[in-house]
Amino acid sequence: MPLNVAEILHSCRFFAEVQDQAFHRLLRIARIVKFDKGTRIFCENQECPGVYVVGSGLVRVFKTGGSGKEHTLHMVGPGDTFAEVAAIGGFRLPANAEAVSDTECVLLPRDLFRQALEEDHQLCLQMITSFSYWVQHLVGLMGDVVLRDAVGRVARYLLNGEADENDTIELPSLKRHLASHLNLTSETFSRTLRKLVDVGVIEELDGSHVRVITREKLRLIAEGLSPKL
Amino acid sequence: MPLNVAEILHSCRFFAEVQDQAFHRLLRIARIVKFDKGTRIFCENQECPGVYVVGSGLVRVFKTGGSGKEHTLHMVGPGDTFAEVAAIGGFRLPANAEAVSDTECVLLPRDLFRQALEEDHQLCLQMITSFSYWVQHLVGLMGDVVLRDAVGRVARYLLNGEADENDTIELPSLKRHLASHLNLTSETFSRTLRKLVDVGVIEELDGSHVRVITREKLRLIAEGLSPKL
DNA sequence: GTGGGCCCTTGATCTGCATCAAGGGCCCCT
DNA sequence: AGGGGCCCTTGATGCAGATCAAGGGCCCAC
Repeated sequence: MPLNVAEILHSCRFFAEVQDQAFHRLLRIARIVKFDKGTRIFCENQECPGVYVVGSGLVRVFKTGGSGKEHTLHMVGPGDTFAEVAAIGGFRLPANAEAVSDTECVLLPRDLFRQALEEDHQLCLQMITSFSYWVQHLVGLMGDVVLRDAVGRVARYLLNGEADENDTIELPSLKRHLASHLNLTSETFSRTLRKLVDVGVIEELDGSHVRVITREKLRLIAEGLSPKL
Repeated sequence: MPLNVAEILHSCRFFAEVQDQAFHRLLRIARIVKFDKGTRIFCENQECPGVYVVGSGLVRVFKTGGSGKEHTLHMVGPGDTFAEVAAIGGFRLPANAEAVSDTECVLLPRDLFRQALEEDHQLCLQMITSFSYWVQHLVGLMGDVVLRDAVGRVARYLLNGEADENDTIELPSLKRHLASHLNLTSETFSRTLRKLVDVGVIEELDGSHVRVITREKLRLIAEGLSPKL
């Protein structure tokens, strides 16, 4: 039972508040695109086809470097957008995207979307919000990668991930992807998680669920204030 | 002979195209702020006072981490803006700023500026451009720091810096700051530059000027395709 | 049920860059 | 002209995390 365009757009906070006429204009230019698990959606340096809004599934946005190393910038799930920045800024795509699971997106073609933006002030304000989120995210990530050590980065990731009522955090499907997001190898990530378990600040419930036992200690570790592990 | 507000705003590409009424509104809310060389303009985590537009001087935007390590995100010169993102996004400042030399800025107070943004579509579009530039910059920086080694980062910096007709590039006043931008210590930066001189792809003219001899080789090195140095 | 992949873990070793330490150049201030 | 900072350079050493290597669990296809 596939989702329809309007549902997907409404599920995204940046389009949820766009009203009547402008919304219908978006509906008119939008089209649905689907990707099987594992397929590449686009590659770095290509022309940007437009703004993607995820309806279902999961997308990984990442950069690649020489010798095949990858760096995961962002995991994009239902209700989120990607490629907005290149679409609006009018430059080539700065990263790759691939479907982590079977994925359905709405694509708002670049030029038509830019027209819509020119003409609709509310939409414009929404996109600014989206962009400032991105900048904040990137500056934070940058700070993490550059200023913290491995334990610090993992600790901060755990603190920032949204936990349910039991302080349980769900890790991404592949730990390898999380590791590359934190600029670690999966080996180091594995070892680091173990250290945190050993000192008793977290426990592993199963392969993809971790429970935080002491948020306070974890915070100290994240800030590098805790004695070496 | 100090600059006046209108001159400074006009020197900034994001405000140069703002017209009559909206421009005068900006003029009304703007005020001039001055900082002596070496003084802190704001600190991470403070409330954002507003959007700064540099009129003269030079500002360094950087993050700090435990044990005093710094990471330079951006050098901001005349005609550029900083703190726009936090001002508009409405969150706390994600980084610090300091005056590298005596500096004069226009400050557009946050709340008044946001009002202006709400009401002026053209300004809004301009700010989106500014933001997409930032995102692009950060994604690029992120890729550099994470995916390239020391030589690669320095090489790419030299390739991207704007060169004059003799392929000469001016380095920032303090190499230390450049090093921290590239996530290197100044020692490693120094050694890396030397390596590039030794293999003959660049030459040092004086302490702060470097000439690129072979752009092609430099590009290979930046991409990590060149045999180890 | 069983075989083969993929993924994660754990151990052993290697290495790029940081850190520590020392010296030299340049500029400004007296 | 002399002296004291600051900055850059260069050398020696150390370490966090990468890389290499091996084993084990889980899931799916057959």
